[in-house]
Amino acid sequence: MNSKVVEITELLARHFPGMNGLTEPDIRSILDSANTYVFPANKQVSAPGTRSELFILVLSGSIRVQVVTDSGREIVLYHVRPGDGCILTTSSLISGENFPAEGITDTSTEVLALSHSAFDKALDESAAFRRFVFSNLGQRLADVISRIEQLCSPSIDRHLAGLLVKLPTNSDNSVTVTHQELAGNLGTAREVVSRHLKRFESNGWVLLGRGSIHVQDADALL
Amino acid sequence: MNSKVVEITELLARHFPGMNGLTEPDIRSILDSANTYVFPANKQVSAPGTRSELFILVLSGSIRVQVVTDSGREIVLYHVRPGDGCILTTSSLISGENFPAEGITDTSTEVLALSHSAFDKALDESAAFRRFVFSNLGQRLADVISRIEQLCSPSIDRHLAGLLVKLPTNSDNSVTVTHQELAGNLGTAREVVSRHLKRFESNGWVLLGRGSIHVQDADALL
DNA sequence: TTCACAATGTGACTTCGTCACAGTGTGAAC
DNA sequence: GTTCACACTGTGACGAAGTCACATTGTGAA
Repeated sequence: MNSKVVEITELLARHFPGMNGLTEPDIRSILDSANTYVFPANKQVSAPGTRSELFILVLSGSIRVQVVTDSGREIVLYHVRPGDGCILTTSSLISGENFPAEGITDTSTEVLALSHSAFDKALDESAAFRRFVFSNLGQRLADVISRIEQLCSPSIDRHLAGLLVKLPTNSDNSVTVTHQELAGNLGTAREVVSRHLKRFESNGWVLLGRGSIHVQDADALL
Repeated sequence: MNSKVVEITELLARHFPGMNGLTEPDIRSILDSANTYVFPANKQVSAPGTRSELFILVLSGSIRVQVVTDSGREIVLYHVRPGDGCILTTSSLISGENFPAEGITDTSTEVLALSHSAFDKALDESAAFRRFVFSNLGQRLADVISRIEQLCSPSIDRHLAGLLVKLPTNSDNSVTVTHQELAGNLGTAREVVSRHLKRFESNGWVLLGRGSIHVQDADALL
């Protein structure tokens, strides 16, 4: 059993604790035949309107899936993290339709790629694999629907504040992020984020830096 | 073979012309064991935050899936029409998570319901059934993502106009719909729709009635 | 006929998105 | 080290959209 299969098995086991991973011999050989690729950061791995012929599973790094409006605003739908399948391509594979979003790596990202035929074969032969893909797809749908609720809520403040305390913080309690990135994650415009942050700062809740935000009073933000 | 199975087989065949329906004997007996229910119009068949224990397939009528924001705005995500599975419940079944939206019947709606165990069994035993459910799920995800693009586009006019000519028209070229319903379908507020419609009317493009809109100049709307 | 209620019309106000442009760090090339 | 391009941030103006409050008007049921 090669290391890729070990990785996959571990990923699946972590994702589905109640399940004993991929025990079927057939599925192991299928995963074993898959290729791994490494993409650099900010690489577009999937364009809107195109159809994918690969099923992609993220091993390390992350891919953000986003739509771009006519006016150029980028709205992040969700992030595909290690252990997640790239539903963008999955959906495209299954329904044969084009996918209305694009995928871009956040950081350097390692993925495992199955061909269309291998994907179909895995789906047919492994109940565990099916459950994995299904669950992923369902989760994404729930993610995106929650996103809609957020986008339609008029209180950007709340979401911005919530996002600030949720983001991974550095050792000095600061968050490394640009206003533009925050805007993308909130589905709003950069200027709007800048204004709210400025207000947060004048309230003494945060300290603004270039490319980073120091959270002074996380409680006040909530 | 009873009539329900005939119906299902027909639905699947219509949905997947390239596929020869559900030919597996096992799956037929599973579908045969399912129950049908009839819901009246405007009946909430699924509440947000709850988990479903049934896989629902719409036979006739339609169910709209929508989210309700804090301020009470209703935003229609998509409609589940005859031949579609109710992904709301599907997703809930598979991932075991709560679904962040509600399902409400548009009209009197007849559905076929499979128990959780029957659903699992069908998934395991029928490749055709799997493909059906998968495709549905993928389609919904694409629908909802397209919806986000629309919601974030600032030109409500266009979408409103497009919706008016797309809706089923009566014999006299009128559309039976309230401003509130249009607002839900566009993800905006009722007042906004009223104002745009008023403008359309003053341009001579439509004639407004109570609960209906007469389209005078469909070309001008596009 | 009356009356409750849903549907629609409208003005005031707030928030947001967009545009335009002005500062300001920061890293790379020289 | 200096220069310089460029990304990041700050701000004002303006229009579009969402919210609130309330008036008006059909329509069906009692």
